[in-house]
Amino acid sequence: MTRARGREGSPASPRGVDVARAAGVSQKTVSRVLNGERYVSVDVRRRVLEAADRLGYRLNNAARALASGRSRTIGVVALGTALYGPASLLLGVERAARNAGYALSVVNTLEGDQGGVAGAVQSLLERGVDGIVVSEPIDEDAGPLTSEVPVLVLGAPAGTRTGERTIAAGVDSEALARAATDHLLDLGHPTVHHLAGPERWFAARDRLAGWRQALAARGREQPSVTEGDWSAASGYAAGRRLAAGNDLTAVFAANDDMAVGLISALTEAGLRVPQDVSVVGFDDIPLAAYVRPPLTTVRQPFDAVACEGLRLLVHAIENPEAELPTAQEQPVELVVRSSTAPPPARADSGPLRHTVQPLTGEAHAPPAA
Amino acid sequence: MTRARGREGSPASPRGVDVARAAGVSQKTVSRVLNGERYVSVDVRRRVLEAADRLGYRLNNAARALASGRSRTIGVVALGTALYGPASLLLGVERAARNAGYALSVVNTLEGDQGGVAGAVQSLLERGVDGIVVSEPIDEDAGPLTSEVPVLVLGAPAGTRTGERTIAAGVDSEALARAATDHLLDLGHPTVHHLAGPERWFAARDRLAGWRQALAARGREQPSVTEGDWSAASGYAAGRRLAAGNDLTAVFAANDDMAVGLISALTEAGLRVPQDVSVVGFDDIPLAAYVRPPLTTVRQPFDAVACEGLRLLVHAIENPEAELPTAQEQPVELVVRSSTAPPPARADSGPLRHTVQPLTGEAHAPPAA
DNA sequence: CGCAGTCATGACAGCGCAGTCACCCGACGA
DNA sequence: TCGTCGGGTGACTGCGCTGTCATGACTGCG
Repeated sequence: MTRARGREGSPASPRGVDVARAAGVSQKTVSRVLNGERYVSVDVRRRVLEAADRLGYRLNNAARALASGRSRTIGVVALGTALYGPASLLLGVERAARNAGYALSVVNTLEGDQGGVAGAVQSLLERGVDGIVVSEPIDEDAGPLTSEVPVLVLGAPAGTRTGERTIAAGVDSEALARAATDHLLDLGHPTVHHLAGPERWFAARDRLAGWRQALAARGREQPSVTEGDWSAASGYAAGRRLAAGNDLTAVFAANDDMAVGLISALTEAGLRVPQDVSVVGFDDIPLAAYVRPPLTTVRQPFDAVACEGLRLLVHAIENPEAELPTAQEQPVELVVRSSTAPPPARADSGPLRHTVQPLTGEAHAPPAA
Repeated sequence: MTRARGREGSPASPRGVDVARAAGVSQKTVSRVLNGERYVSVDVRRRVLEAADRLGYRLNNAARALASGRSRTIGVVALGTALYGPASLLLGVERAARNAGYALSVVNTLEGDQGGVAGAVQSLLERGVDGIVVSEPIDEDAGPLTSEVPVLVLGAPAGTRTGERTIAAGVDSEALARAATDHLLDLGHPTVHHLAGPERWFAARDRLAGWRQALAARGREQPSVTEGDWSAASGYAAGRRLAAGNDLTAVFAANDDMAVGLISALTEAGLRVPQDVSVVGFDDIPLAAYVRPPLTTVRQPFDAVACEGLRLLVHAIENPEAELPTAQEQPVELVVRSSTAPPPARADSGPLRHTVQPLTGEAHAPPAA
């Protein structure tokens, strides 16, 4: 193989030795400077940097990875979805990785894909990644997530996972779901319906469990669960079904998109939100404050989860022998807007009787922009 | 450097030579088989694949990239945003890249970042990417996008860009904006206000231009433009300002999020949508059909744009000497839902007088799930 | 003054693959 | 019969970097 990259005529890009020659040092010293190693005199360092700059030198990462056995790249297995939650997590991961000096290699696994997560992990390992992030895992991922590099699972119940080099980070979704349900019960609703996410998702199961716990804690009836697919369309479909029942006063939806679809269907069916039916969402998407009525929801600290998780992953990468740390759970927040209110007065319901709450929250604050 | 990756005890992962020995061939032949080269007998091919499988062999991409000068990786420069449009584009790019056998390396440039796009491109080149995708470029990116690898610019006006190895792909945003504006004019609105995106974005400028063209074509007055930042919050703020005016009957918002915020503010100000004011959005986000009222908007074929663009990029990568192809523009669609209607009857407006349109579109179709 | 310890640098090897070229073999035409 | 040609294979080399080790120069201390 001759050294003739670039198109004919244009000189090949300079290598470490070229810089070394230009600076009057050895190639190894160039390497030292570029890696910020100790024991390089300030003078030499200056000359090397100057020469590198002058020649337009760019480090060759393939060579570096081959020689060092580390690629300074983190692989991400994401679901192929533009949903706000996963997208935000990905964003946070990228930022945290870049700050830590790692590049990101992303593979999406459309649900029901060929190899699924295992295949994606394989291809990342082939790519030589130093660590792997699995975002919002679903069921089949749980299996043999064997990997010679550390794995960070985002959005799984913290501390649950198998796999010897696995770290989990996420929020306590169960507690959040309990908080959302309790909010509705506190308002006086006799019980709360649940519009769940797909059962294969850990996130969906956690929220379901939290909802059950909250109802069980007060000895309330647990209405049958409707399952959606996170989309507003599925929320709309569920809303049509729920509106047909006659005991509906409160619904906890497993994410905001479904909540919006749900409200759309309820409104169409002549039910007013929140006067007739209260709805709580989950995620606090940016639109939540601006739909009508502004959505009461649970805010997830996606960015904090991603940062914290990645910090741990990088630690595990750079200290292979150390104990695997455990993620601390991130604080969360119930954002009360206007889609929840006490139930309508009825013979069998509580004594509370309110008019509709005025709008509150961001919808009224002057936007930052 | 001794060959002792993996943790002590565990054997190092097998290399090409190990497979070669196991199959009784040379390392070069293993390489041939794995690269699908010609001139390998079926018997040898079978033996090699079998041995590779048995040993759990995994190709080392760093070595491959170093030896071949190609990394089979495409770098993506994205904006650090969870907005639906950019996120969808990224999704499409990933899928197309994977189908073409390329991995993806993603770098986000938060707006107003240190090096901005140029810095991101540098770090990707360092990474040895074979091609670069710049998604939804903003102003400063336009400059010296010099790169020794081909560059695909997504969301820029097709065919506009400088840079000798640059390909552009996208939709004809101006035409779309014209269509949206014409829709409102056709309904009888005397003129249409525009809620624009940040001026630094090409996408925002195109939409603004299309809006101007549509008004100019009919000799209509061009109301002053309000600029938002794509967020619902900024749309809400704009809505408060617009509601204070008294000639408002129609608004074209540069994206759906802003449209939702806008509607929220108008509603709060006592203006009904669409009876008093019509609103058109842009993007057709999944929620558009489920907000109240369902949003009339312009659907962007993000996936098609990403696929087509990536196809061209891969072509340019694999045929370095060939002419740079031009992207064909993708078909688009105006989705009429319920946020638009003829203007309210007034002395100075047209003869049309409708009641609110019934809901139409997806909001009524049974969801697929 | 001599020796250990630290700082600063270079020589050299080798990471695991793909490129190049040489080679062998059988088929086929002269 | 021999030369030629293309299929099929292997030996060797080098991609550009980092790890290891060797080597000086200089410092401080007994």
